[in-house]
Amino acid sequence: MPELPEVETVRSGLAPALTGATIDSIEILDARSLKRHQGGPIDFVSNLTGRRVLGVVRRGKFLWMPLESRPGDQGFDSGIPGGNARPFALVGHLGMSGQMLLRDPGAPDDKLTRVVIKFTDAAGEKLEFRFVDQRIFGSLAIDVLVPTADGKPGGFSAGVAAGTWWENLIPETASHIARDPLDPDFDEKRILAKMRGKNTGIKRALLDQGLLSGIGNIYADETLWATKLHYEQPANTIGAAKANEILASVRQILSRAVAVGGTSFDDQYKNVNGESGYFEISLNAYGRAGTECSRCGTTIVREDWANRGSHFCPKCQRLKR
DNA sequence: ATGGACACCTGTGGGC
DNA sequence: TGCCCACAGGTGTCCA
Repeated sequence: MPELPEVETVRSGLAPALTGATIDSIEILDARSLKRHQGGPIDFVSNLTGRRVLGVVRRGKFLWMPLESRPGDQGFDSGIPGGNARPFALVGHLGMSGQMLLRDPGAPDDKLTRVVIKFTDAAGEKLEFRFVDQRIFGSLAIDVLVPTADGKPGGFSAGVAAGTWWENLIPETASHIARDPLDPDFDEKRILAKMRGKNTGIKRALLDQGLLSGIGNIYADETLWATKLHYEQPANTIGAAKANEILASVRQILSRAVAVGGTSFDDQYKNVNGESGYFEISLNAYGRAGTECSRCGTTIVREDWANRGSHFCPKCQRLKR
């Protein structure tokens, strides 16, 4: 579910509370939420307990918290021979329905909580991090940090990472994820050229997290509506000017959505305080099947596409050539 | 390289 | 009220 704006809303909520916080204890209520952790639940708990979080970083829809090393680290069960001499991070992905809530100790239970991590923050206050996930497509895992391919920062952390040893590192399991369009090191020319060389539909290209990250079904449909493109328009028929327009549009839509805390159309997306975002009122295509296109009045359509749905205006967004 | 199908899951809302 | 089906912000892998 959550795409870049929702994940960034979560990141910016977690960062001030968890930077410098120490993990006191962990409760695993459903081990399926740790399926991407290689060592299993016991390894997860023993390697995190007592550990201090150094920051909260995001690239695309992936979040991670670099962790302080400590003397005698034996490493988690990462398969690295001779134990782990490399730094690591707690990596989270929200999947389709994940939430990361921050609660006061003893706050009423949140339904569908899968993992609880109890912290003492940098000011000495106790707080609970609750990983809530209806569908369990999201996950928490410990992963090693590796250098980024371009030697530039691993992801966005509001400048917190600048000058740290972990600034230019990224979790190995997220290292195939491309930079997102809001990343200052996003290589605009290269990515647009690559996109325009693809022999595939433009929507598939926009959703390709290895090409550019952070865009999911909502923001892909919104971008295509804004740029009047049909979702199956071949990427390699799109001219340079149009490609620039797509990128400008993506950036505008994503940053507007970030500014209002993301899109919440049901209970599946909340910020760290359990509050909804307000971008739904700005949607023009996604979830609007059966209503009038706000540009031309034609009825918005939803079509089955790639095991999900595509929402578009059949008049404004015609397949060309 | 591309895309389709499928696996991983639970919950909700609409239609009858 | 209940039952069944459609549908849901994602990712990864396997196979043509």
